[in-house]
Amino acid sequence: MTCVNLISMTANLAIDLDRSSPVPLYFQVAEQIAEAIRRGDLVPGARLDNEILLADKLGLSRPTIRQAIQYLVDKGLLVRKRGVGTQVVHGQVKRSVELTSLYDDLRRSGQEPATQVIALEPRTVDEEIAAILGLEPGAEALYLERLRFAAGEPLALLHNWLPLGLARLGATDLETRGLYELLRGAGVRMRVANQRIGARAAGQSEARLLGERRGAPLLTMIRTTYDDQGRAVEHGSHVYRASHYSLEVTLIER
Amino acid sequence: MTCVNLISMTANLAIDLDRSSPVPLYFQVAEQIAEAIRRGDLVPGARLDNEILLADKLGLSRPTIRQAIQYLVDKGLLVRKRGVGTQVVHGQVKRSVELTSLYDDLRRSGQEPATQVIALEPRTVDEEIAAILGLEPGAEALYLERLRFAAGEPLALLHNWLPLGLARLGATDLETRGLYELLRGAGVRMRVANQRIGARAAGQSEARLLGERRGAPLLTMIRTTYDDQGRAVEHGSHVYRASHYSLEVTLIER
DNA sequence: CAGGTCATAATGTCCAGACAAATGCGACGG
DNA sequence: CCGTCGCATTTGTCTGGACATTATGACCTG
Repeated sequence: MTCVNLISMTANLAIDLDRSSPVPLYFQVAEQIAEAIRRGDLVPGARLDNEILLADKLGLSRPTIRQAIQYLVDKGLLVRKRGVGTQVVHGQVKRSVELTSLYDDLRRSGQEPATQVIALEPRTVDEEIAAILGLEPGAEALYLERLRFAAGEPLALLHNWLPLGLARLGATDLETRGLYELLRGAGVRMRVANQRIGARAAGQSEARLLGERRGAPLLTMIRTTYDDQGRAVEHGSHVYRASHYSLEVTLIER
Repeated sequence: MTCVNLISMTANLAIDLDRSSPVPLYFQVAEQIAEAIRRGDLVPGARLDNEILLADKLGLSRPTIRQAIQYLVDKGLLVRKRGVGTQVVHGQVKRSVELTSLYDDLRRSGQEPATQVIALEPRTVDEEIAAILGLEPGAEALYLERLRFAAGEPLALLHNWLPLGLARLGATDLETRGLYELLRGAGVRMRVANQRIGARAAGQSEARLLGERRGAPLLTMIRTTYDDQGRAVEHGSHVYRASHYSLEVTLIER
C-alpha cells in the first residue's frame, strides 16, 4: 500500500494505491482524484502535476495515469490542454448523464417516493411494442402500470413493457424499490436509453389519478432502454405533473 | 498508403491507412469501421476479428487498435466482451448524444427552418443570469430573442443570454443559420450542456406569438452550455409548441 | 447422459519508452 | 516598444510486449 501526495504546491492531496485489490489501478487513481474535487481539495482551475511526474510519484506508468485522467475528462471533471496541462474544470458542472429512474432521482433529492402498482401482468403486445422490444407480433410481455407519489402527492403515471423472463418482479418489490434498481439487482446491465420528451394536456382519467384538472400540462417521456448487447430490456411511456416535476439532462460532447 | 480487409469471413470490409495524414491512425480506423456499420457492411451482431489479429493485419500495434475500438464503444456502436470478442451492437441504436441546436435538428429532419429575430442587444443581466454566466452583477450580456418557424408554422420562442465579445452575431446571420453553428464557426468549443426540461401552460403573449390558445401545453427547456474550459458560453430559456415538437435524448452509460 | 474440469481464446490491465505537436513564455532583434 | 523566433514544457500518438481475468466449449469422469 502506497500513499503519495499529488500536488506539490499544496501538498494536501494524497492517493492510496492497493496493488492487491482487484480494482484497477487507473480506477483507484481516478476515483480519488474525483473525490478530491468533490471535497474541494482540488478547486476549479487547479492544475494537476504533469503526467510524467504523477506517474513517477505514484510508481505507475504514464499510460496508466493517462487512463485515469482520460476517465475523468470523459466524465467532464477535468480538462486537458496540450502544452499547458490538466486542470479541474471551471464552473460547477453537474454529474454526468446517468441511467436513472424517477425513483432514484427522488430518493437522491431527499424526497420520499411511494408507489402504487395498478397493473402487473403478462399481456399480448401490439405491433408497435413488439417491434420496439424485438418480439414476434402476438407474443406476450410483462405490462406494468404504476402511480408514483412524492411527499404524499401524486406525481407521475408510469406505463412499462418488459420482456418476459428478464427478472422476477413482484408487486411488493415494486412498491418499495425502483424498477431500475430491481433490474440491476437481477443482473440486467442497462447501457443505452433513447428518450423522447414532450408535453400534452391531461385527459380526464389521467387528471383524476394525478390530482390535476383536465387540460393541465403534463410532461411526457417515452423511453426504451437497451442492455450492453443492444437488446431492448424496457420500454416505458410516462406522464408527469409538469407543475411538480422537470427532467434534468447533462450532455457531454467528446 | 495501405489497404487491408478487416473481416476474414466476408472479406468485404477494407480499411485504408494514410500514415502521412495528420489524422491519427486510431481515428482513421474508427471512422472507417463506423462507416462500414452505417453502410451495412457490418451488420448488427457481426464479430470483428480479435484485436491482435486486427493489429497485425493493419500493421498497427494493439493499443492503437484498442483506442479505435474504444472510441466506437463509447459512441455506442460496438460492444466488447472479455473472453468473447467485439461485436456490432444489436438493434438500431440512434446516434450518440450531441450538442445540437433546434435549427440543426430541424434541418437534419428535412424541414425548412426560418427565424425571426425579435431582440438582439446588450442588456444588463439580473442576479440569476449573472451567476449562471459567471459575470459580475450589473454587468452586460447579449440578449437574444427569436421566433423559430418550421414549414411556415411558428414552433418555438427562444430566449438566450451570451457573454459579450464571444462572437460577432448579426441579425442577418441569425435569420439564416443556427446559433450553435455560428458559435462553432467563431471558434467556440462547446463541450457540456445542462438542460432542464419541463412543461407549462401557455400565457397570453406566448400563445399569440406561437399561434396557440392560452393554456395550451408548452414544452420548456432551460439550457446552459459550457466550453471545454467550463466557462458558460450560452444560457437559453426556450418554449416549444408541444403539439409540434418533442425532444429526443440518448443516454449512454459507461 | 449429466456434470464438472480444463484448455483456449479473447479482452482488460499495466509497463517502458519514443517521437510529434501545440502552447506559452522569454530572449532577441528590428 | 513591439513583434518574431526559438526553446522548454506538456499532452497526443504510437510501439511492443507481458500477465491477469473471464467466457466459451470440448473433454473427461461418474
